[in-house]
Amino acid sequence: MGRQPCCDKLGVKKGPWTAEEDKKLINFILTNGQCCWRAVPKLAGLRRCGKSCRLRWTNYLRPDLKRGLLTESEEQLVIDLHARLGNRWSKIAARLPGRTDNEIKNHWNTHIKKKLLRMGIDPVTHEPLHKDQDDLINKETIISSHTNQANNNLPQSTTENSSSNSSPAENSSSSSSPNENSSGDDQSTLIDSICNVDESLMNSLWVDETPLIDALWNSDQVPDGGDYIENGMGVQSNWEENCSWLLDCQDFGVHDFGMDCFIETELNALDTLGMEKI
DNA sequence: AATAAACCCAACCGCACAACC
DNA sequence: GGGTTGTGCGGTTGGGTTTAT
Repeated sequence: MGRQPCCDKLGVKKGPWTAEEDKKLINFILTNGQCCWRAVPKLAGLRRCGKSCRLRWTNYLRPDLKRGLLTESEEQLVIDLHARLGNRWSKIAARLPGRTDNEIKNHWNTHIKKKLLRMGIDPVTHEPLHKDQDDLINKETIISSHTNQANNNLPQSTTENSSSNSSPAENSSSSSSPNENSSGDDQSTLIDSICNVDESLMNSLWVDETPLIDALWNSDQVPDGGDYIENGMGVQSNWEENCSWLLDCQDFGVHDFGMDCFIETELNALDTLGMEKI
C-alpha cells in the first residue's frame, strides 16, 4: 500500500540542529510535554520532521542523559546483554539509565566490537573466532570471566526469578538472538554454558517494565522540589522560566548543570535493585 | 605544515507494528 | 477487516575531528 513519508519533504530542514532549533524544541516540550511528534515541528515553529524532533530530544536534549564514554561496568553490561539480546539496542539501553540506544549502538560499533575482536571473540555470535581446541579453551576462560564480571552488575532480584518455568528467551520468536545461530556442536555447548549463567536475566529483560529513566522522568522526585504539574501529556513545570540552562549546558554532563539529583535518584534506584553503582 | 587515513557520532532512512478509524 | 497514521527501532551514512605519515 505504500507509506506516506513521515512529513512533507518540502521545506523540511535536514542536517545538524542549531542552538536556536534546540531552544525551540526544549521550550515546546517543557511547556507541553511529549505529545504527537508529528505536530511538534509545526507547533514549536520548527521546519523539521517530527521524527527528527523526537530523535533530537531522546538522543541529545533530554535532561536525564549522561554524557561521555561508557564506563567499564556499563560496557561489560552491554556486552553481556548483547550476548543475550543481540542488536536490540533499545532493550539494552533500557537497562542503562541515562544512555540511549543510539549511543550504545555507536559505542558498540566503534569500541566494543573491536575490543571483542582483539579478544578473539566474534562480536555477532559471541563465539570464539578460532575453532581449534587450544583457542577454544583460552577463549572460554576469557568469556566466562567477562560474563561473570557482567553478572556482578546485574540486579540481584533477577536471580530470584531463576526458577521460572519457561524463559521468555526460549519462547522468543526473535531471530536476532545470536544464540540461535549456533549449531549443535562443541561451540554451541560453549555458548550454552555462557548463556545459561544468567538465564534469570532474560526473565527480567523480557518483562515489559517501565525503564528507570522513564520512572525518573515521570516520578514526583523533581529537582529542587520544583513546581511540577502532572498533566495528561507529560510533565509540565516552571522550568520554562529557567530552561535556558538546558541550552547553555547541553554539552555538559548533568553534574555540570546541577542535575545531580537525577544521578542521586538513579543511584538510589540502583541500590534498591541491588545493582552496582556506575 | 600539509595531506591522507582512521575514527567517531549525530542524524537520516526505511521498515515494522500497534492504534485508530 | 482493511486502510491509514504515528511511533519506535535498527541499520546506515555524512561530515567533523583526530591521528598518522
